Amino acid sequence: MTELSLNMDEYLPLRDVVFHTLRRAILTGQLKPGERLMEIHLAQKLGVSRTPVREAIHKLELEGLVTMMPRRGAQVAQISEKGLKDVLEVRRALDAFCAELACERITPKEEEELKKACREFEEAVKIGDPTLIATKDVAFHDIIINSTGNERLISTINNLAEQIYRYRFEYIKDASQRPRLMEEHRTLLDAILNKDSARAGKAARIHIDNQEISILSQIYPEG
Amino acid sequence: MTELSLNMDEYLPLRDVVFHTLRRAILTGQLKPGERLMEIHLAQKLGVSRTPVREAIHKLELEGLVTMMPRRGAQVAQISEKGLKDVLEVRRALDAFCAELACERITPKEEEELKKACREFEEAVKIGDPTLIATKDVAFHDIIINSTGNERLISTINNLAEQIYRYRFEYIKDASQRPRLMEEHRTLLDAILNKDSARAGKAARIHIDNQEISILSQIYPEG
DNA sequence: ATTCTGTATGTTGTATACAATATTCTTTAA
DNA sequence: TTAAAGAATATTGTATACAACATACAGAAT
Repeated sequence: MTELSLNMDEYLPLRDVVFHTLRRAILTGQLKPGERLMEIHLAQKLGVSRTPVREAIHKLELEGLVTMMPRRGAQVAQISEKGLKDVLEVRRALDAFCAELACERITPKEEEELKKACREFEEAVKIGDPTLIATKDVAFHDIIINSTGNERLISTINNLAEQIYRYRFEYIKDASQRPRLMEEHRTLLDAILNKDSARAGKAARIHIDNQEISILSQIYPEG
Repeated sequence: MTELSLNMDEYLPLRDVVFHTLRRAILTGQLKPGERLMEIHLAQKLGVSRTPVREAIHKLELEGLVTMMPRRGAQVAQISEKGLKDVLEVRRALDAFCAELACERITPKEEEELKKACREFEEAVKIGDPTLIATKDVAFHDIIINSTGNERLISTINNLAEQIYRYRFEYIKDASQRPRLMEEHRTLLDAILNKDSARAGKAARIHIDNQEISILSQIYPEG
């Protein structure tokens, strides 16, 4: 009966296709902060009607990637220095919390995955490709976050991460930061493997602290 | 020139009117978990077209109050025991964080407001009206949360609070819990006024712990 | 030159129409 | 009686039309 079970769940509403397209464009910087998003133009460009474009833009607004003024349309969200600090402050608290929970809840299988992810991150650093480094960095942290088993926590952190993705990538491109990044990952890995939640939490906090300093100094050199 | 400055910013898109209407209906239990939300019916009931109803439903989905299946419509979100625990786990961490931050950042003016809110909560308990108690309870916590000055933190916590609003109200109606609630508020107030962040954080955590125990035992009496 | 006003244009907000898919009910066959 | 199939209905997804408002620009009055 299920020999040829081609997946019938592959349907994606157009609004979601548009949403993912625009989201990627924003996160990769193709659409720059402050740029206006006009429904008709985007609809024509993407070959759909205004309706799915509207719905996608609204979704992006609720995710915080787009800001809207009633009757004046939408634009790619600008993040202020204060906004960035606010996001990072919440992330620091939640990342530390994740690290502490991970000490209690991580499974042996996930421990192996985490070790592997740590190794692969270091290899990526050796290779030196920023995109690869960013990918492996995300993978490492995702294992920790997912090991908490708390879906609400996971989605909350992912939303925060999305807010600063654009700026974080600049941070990763700065090669001088990478040895420190590696060191911090190792400390965090070691603390989690030893179920030392105090040290794990502290390591996670320091990790974000350094990110914050670096990102802020790049975006707001005077501040 | 500004003698007669009638407010021109009063315009609210219909989608937001519908959104607030539906949101309130869900939070107050008029629309019950699992109930289907059908665009045409709601549109007719509210005297608008499908478009603003659709947009309002999508907004509710992103806020987590509604779940959608593509091409099958939306229904009021059901929260599972796991989902409730997950929300409360994140809230506990963030509420504790807020309490700690409040110790550092609360202004003298906010301190007075907090004292007043604490008193008013106790008066509400004496009067015994659940709705009033709930309102004063929210007001007390809002002062603490707002005193952090971190907008992202504020909106994140408010979203979490919204998820459990329906169940929390049942908790407040349980009169046997109220003396404990008052005691916990006093402890939290005292810790913040004395800038004792460790104690404030601990008090916030205990506060949520008790909520969790009480809410869970009411919704899932066997669990 | 500057400010105000009116008009033309562009954009969003809402309503509606049509298409595609889900659901329900009836009918038919075993 | 039950199960399956098919038609009828309901509902969502998308496109388009129209109205309301915002913006930009040109011209007139000061």
